[in-house]
Amino acid sequence: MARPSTHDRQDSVARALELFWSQGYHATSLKDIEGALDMRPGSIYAAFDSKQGLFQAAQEAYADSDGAAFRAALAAEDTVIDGLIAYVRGLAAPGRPLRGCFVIRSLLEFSGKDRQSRARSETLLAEVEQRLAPAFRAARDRREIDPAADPARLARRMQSDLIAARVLAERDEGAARLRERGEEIVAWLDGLRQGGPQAG
Amino acid sequence: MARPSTHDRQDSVARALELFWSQGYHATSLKDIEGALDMRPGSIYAAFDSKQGLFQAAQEAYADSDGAAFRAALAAEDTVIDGLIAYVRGLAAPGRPLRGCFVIRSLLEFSGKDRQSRARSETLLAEVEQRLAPAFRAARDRREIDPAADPARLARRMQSDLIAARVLAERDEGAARLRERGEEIVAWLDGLRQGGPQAG
DNA sequence: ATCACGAGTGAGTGACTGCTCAAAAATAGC
DNA sequence: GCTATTTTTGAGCAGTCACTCACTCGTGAT
Repeated sequence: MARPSTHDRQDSVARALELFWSQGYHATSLKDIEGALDMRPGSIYAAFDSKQGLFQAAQEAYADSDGAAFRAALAAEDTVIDGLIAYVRGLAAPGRPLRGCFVIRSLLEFSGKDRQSRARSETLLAEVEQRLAPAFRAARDRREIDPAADPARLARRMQSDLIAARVLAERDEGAARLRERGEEIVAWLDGLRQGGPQAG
Repeated sequence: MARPSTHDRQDSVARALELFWSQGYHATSLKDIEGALDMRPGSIYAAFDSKQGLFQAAQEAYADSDGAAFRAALAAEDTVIDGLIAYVRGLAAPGRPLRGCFVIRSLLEFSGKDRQSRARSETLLAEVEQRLAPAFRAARDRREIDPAADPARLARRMQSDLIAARVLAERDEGAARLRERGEEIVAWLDGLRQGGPQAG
């Protein structure tokens, strides 16, 4: 009945995420976006309302993809600990672009005055925060780790290490550093298994 | 022989640091800077060459101040561990503005294309990284902690926790979170003392 | 009082910002 | 082929950006 759309929304959002992730929100201009999405301003605004709207969509896509990776890793392995290890290794896998966490980057960029923009980043970070504790609780209940271990504490420790690893990944040679730190987290997770030495 | 300067450079840089720290580089306009420094563009450019130049000066000032705080904390306490504890507590002290680390914020903001701007942030982060290991080595040599402990490993663990704490401090209610995480680091440091349980 | 000279000024620069909207293009049903 | 409907286009908007420079101001020396 009408002219069909030539742009795939998912694909556009993915390209926008790529841009925002590598340059940040403020350093990315609409000219950059027009180029990356191969869309003219009118189409962009028809589809996403504003630069902020497109950014939100990108953030959403990132969170969905990361959440899916987490759940997939847990589902694919026999034990919770193996699932967590697979997830950590996946972050530093050779295939994907080696970069820090988009949510953390956004949180820091909008910290300060821009309360509204920060809100969404905070929610997403809280989601990540809240999925680790249940995983450790499950590992404990399934006797994979010391039944006396405190899941909340383990979750906080792992989150700290993950954040630090992904922050340090922003540096030069971040790829290697991310992999190093990742393997340290893996070693720590491995050490949590029943019978292994108990660490902090 | 001529008109004396009415602006104190140190004070100007301190105000600029405050601005950049709370808003980030890109989100801070020259209008903001003119207001905060109470200087007109001509004077700003005469003193700092460019917005980038002013930012560099602010970063330098931040690093100097943080380094000084670290050394002062170690010098003021009898043991290295007490010094580290004092430093950590100082980060979350009620008096200072509760915020994350300016270096990390800058590193993330300039990660991506802007190699040159990132370089300075990387150097400063490396400085922080490199002063922890010697401290732990000293603590070990002075028998404050288990002589078998690995200073490099302890340094990395503490750095991870510091980075995570200061990233999470960027959130809403970051003040409380920063203090919480700080106390966890303190507890960990305390546990390292000879006779205490060995962790992480 | 005059003068030389560095410090400070702020209107103005071109370039770029995010964004709008009237027109053009591309389809499906008839 | 025509029309109705929707998408895409891109020149152009007002506003802001980082920055410049011809100028004024305030001073110490004479």
